[in-house]
Amino acid sequence: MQRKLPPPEQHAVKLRDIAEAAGVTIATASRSLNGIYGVNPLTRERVMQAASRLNYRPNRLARGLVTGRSQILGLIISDIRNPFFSEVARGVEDAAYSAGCDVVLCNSDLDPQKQNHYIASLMAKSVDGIIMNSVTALDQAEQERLALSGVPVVLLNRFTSLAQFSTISADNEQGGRLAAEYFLKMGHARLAHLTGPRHHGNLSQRAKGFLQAVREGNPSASVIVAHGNHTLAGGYTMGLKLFREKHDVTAIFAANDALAFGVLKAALECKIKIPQDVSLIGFDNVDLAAIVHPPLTTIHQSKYEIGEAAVNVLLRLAKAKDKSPENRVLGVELIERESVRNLKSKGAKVSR
Amino acid sequence: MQRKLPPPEQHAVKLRDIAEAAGVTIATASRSLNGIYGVNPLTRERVMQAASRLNYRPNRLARGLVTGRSQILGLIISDIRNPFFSEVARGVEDAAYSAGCDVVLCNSDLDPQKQNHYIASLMAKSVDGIIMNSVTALDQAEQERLALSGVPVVLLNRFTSLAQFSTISADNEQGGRLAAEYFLKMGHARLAHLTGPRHHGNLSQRAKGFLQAVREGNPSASVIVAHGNHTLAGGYTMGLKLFREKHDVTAIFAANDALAFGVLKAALECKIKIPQDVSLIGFDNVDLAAIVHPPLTTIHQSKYEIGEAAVNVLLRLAKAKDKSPENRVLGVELIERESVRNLKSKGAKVSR
DNA sequence: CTGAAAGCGCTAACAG
DNA sequence: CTGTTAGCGCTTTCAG
Repeated sequence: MQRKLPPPEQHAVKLRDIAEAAGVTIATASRSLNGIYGVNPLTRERVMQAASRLNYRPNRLARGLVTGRSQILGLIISDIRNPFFSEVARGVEDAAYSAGCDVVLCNSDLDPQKQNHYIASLMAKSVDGIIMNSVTALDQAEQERLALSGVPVVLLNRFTSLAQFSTISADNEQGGRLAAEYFLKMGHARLAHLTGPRHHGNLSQRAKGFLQAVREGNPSASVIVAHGNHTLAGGYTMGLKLFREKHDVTAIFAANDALAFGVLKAALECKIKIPQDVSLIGFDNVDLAAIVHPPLTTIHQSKYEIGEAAVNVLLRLAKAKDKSPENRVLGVELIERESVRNLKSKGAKVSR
Repeated sequence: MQRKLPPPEQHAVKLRDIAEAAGVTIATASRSLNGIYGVNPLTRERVMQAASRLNYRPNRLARGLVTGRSQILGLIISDIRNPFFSEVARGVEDAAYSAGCDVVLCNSDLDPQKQNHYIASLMAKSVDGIIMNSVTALDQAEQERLALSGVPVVLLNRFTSLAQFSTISADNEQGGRLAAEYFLKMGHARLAHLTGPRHHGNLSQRAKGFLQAVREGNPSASVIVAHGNHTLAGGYTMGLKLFREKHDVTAIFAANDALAFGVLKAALECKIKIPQDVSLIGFDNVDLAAIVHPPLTTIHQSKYEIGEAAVNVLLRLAKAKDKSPENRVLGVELIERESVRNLKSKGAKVSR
């Protein structure tokens, strides 16, 4: 004969329990715990005691249901495996942690369907705000619906068709310009730019700055532009293609470091030496850029800080009456390492 | 004189609205939407129509409040910037997405306080399950409380003091063994093992397998073990120290790739050539291991699959009556690249 | 098959 | 300063 087992999941202690334990109603209990002004310090103390004694954890779903806010932030990015996004995500998470928020992670692969799914799902959870990679994959109507929904949104790229979103981003255009100027200074005139899909907000800006600066700096310079995936695999594929077609480019500007790493791999395979045969500049200044061989010259942007800033803007938006969007642009910087050859110092070794 | 502004945030459409629109009560509306057996196909159709016409999104907080489940999974890891965890996280997120769940990301840095905070916070949200890096940083009482809470938990390391948790992990011990055997086969006998903090579940297993295999394979071999941070920075620090102290080790087993990358950086700085002067093996087989210079010989583990599997176990646990823990161990494999020198083929070049 | 009604646990007026 | 009372939006018995 079996004895009845005790309930396997111990009943969570709720506000009512601690109210009883403290000899007050749940209203005062709630007030005490939420530190609302206007409650007797002594009763309050009693409540706090009871709460910690019973190890009380407010049910956040219940609270969210009534307050309409959930202390949850949504982060929609292309792919967390891109080290750029890992860094951003960490910045986001740390800032959210400090603010007592949780962050739900969404990988969209820039797929519009997934993005819409995530937006809907996040809104269904009454998130306090959404940080998104980009919104360009969404059609106009969807963008408007999002803007009208009232959920604070900050985008991680600078330009949007709708001016209603806040944005935080690095100065991508300037970054492209720096890469171009450096190549020209080093005597390169047959260039290639390997980048991601057309119309990708940030990458387009990089291309724009790069091409502009090339034209301005050396109108007779040539530049091949190729589109593909802005990933290690994409860079590998584009690099292979470029090297095999025997273009006579002497310098490649990769739209991000991941892509540049792919080019490195392709070069290795094609027995092309970097920078002796071809020079390479990346973008992001990911940790590993310093470690690959050769150490990658790249454009630095403050990834962690972008994540932090995004959360701060979001939180300001969430509490402020004034929801006017904020647009912040962070500076970039060329980090000189060893993947670019100086063609001007004839016969000289790689610049070091 | 101002007119009253319309409510800035459009009132979300709720179950009641679609019930009215379909001419039924919210009860049948609910049943229809949730596909519960026992509702007239025609009424049901009417409800569905109304729902999609009004673009209805059920409030998940409300639903969670009553059902006790939230369709949210918690993922607590050390640091998303570690590419190992990025991969795992992507596996987790994809599997969760397929199951209609969201995942909230928590970076613990293995700090017990943070871990506890996150666990509490997740439980307050009635998460359907928690995937954790490891639980060893928590004291016995906390572990027990977690186990008793009834929330499904799966750990990403194999051994736990409490046998009540499910675990998914690679065969770390075997991985360590493979590294050792390979070094010995290549004629190395003065070894070093650079690893993370003591008592780190997975890393300890790697060390254990490594040391055991060394002892068994060549009892007269020496091995220095150093503890630090299992990060790029940690590897750099430990590598620098090792190289500067002029130990005569010929081969280093780094407990993970990030750490190995740090060693690479240190070597570069100390003008130590890898593998000519010192050989190196990593662990994880992160994407970039193939790209660094020299391409890193490392132990492969299936990161993405670990994430996927963790979610699947979690979901099974969540719905099953039977909550008996499941322990799954995934195989590992040595990936031979170019960071290990063959000392046996005298005068020969690096094995290729 | 459908409706009425009772909450899930909490906050927020509104009285006292 | 504290208690009473409505709900938040949804699911889920229990009747019909």
